Amino acid sequence: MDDSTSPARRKKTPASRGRPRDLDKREAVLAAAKQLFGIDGLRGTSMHAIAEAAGVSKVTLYSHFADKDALFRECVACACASHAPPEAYMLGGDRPLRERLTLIALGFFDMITQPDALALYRLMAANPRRHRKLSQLFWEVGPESTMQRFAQLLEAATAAGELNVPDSRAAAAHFFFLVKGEHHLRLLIGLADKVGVDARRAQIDNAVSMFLRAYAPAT
Amino acid sequence: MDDSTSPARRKKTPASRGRPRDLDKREAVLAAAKQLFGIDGLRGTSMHAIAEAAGVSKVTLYSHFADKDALFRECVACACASHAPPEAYMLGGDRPLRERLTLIALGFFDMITQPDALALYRLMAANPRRHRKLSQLFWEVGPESTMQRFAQLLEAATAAGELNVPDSRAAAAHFFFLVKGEHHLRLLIGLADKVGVDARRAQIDNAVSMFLRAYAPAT
DNA sequence: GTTTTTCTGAACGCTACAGTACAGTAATGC
DNA sequence: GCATTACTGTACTGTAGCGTTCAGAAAAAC
Repeated sequence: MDDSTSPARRKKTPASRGRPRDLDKREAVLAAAKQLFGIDGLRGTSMHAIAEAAGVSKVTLYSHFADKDALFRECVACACASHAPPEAYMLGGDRPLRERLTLIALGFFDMITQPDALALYRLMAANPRRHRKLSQLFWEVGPESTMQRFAQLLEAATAAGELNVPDSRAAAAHFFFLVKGEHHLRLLIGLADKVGVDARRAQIDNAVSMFLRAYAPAT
Repeated sequence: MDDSTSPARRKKTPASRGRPRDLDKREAVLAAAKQLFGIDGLRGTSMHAIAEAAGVSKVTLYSHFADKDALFRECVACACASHAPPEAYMLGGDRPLRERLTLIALGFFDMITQPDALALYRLMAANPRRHRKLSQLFWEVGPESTMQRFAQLLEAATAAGELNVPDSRAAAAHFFFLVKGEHHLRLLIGLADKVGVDARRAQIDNAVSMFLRAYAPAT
């Protein structure tokens, strides 16, 4: 009946005559909504506030998005896409293994502790039943793809004799959950606003060291 | 002005003449609120629904709790207390170390994957700014106390030569974040409803094995 | 110019909900 | 018995918010 994931279409004619639709306004709405949803959640954010923050009238907002839920879904999908793991940080070149792992860990940690990444995480946790497809999308584009990519790296390192990883998928999970660690949880529940550089470095060094000790090749 | 954490007092006389207050009703309200808040969150649950679920009139509800926020705080504090780590699962007796760690891991994993524990987790993540004192309480009574207790165990094991743990606090964090693993995250965001017995066992065995390899005493 | 479409701003209908008021009833102490 | 306090059910006030409607202005194609 209503394709709710795509923007609401007023007419069948996508674009022919008359004043063209201003896509910048659509982006402005999306940006404002992402920010406000991230702060106060789905229920805590009003459509009026979003329209105002975007500098757009409420009618325009509803011309681009069918309803609040559609806008929310679009926001989450968009946030998921923008937080996909970059290709770059997997290809560590030919540096020593410890350094490559540390770089990956730092990049990952900084990514997941960005305010909007935390907001996305909170949104995913907030309404588990309502938006199962979004959870699916988040999982695939985020944790799953990151871990699979990293697992390949581990297999390569094992083949090269740098590591001894029997189950690369499990080891990848170990790595990222170690790196996330308690600082991410403290940020998530609002116990801290930011992580000090020393604490960040300590947690990551600890995680990498522990990982290397567990998966060191048999001497 | 208003001591919002304690139940609202209508008169200065706590209890003297007239009909005594029914504390069972207070408990019923608390139980219903804990459940409903856990499902739909603070904003998604109406006071009417809570009163109805508790089999209590709305006026009675408001005679026990000053307002919605006070009730919510009481719920979270109560949930925190009821999910404190049990004393029992730390004292593994004189079984082999791997078995003791596995028992602790199983107990911990089952605790944090209970529906109401997940609900509490979601509530803590949902409103990070609003209830910082609750986050503090949650952290102290939950993760912090669990990790400290476990760190003592690790120190004892290190002293006994069973392990080689340089930083017991960090190692404790490693252990519990490994055990939480991806299944907890999948439950949290609603990707799965329950964890299969095999998957649960596999994740925990993997985590314990990895932990033991990393912190094995130097041979 | 005219036509068509999109924008704005303010107003509206409607629903949900927090919290209160009131009249009546039940349980206790005196 | 009486006074006092706690409970129930219903009805109410006020507010917030979703989504729509309307008149009019602005931007494009013709």
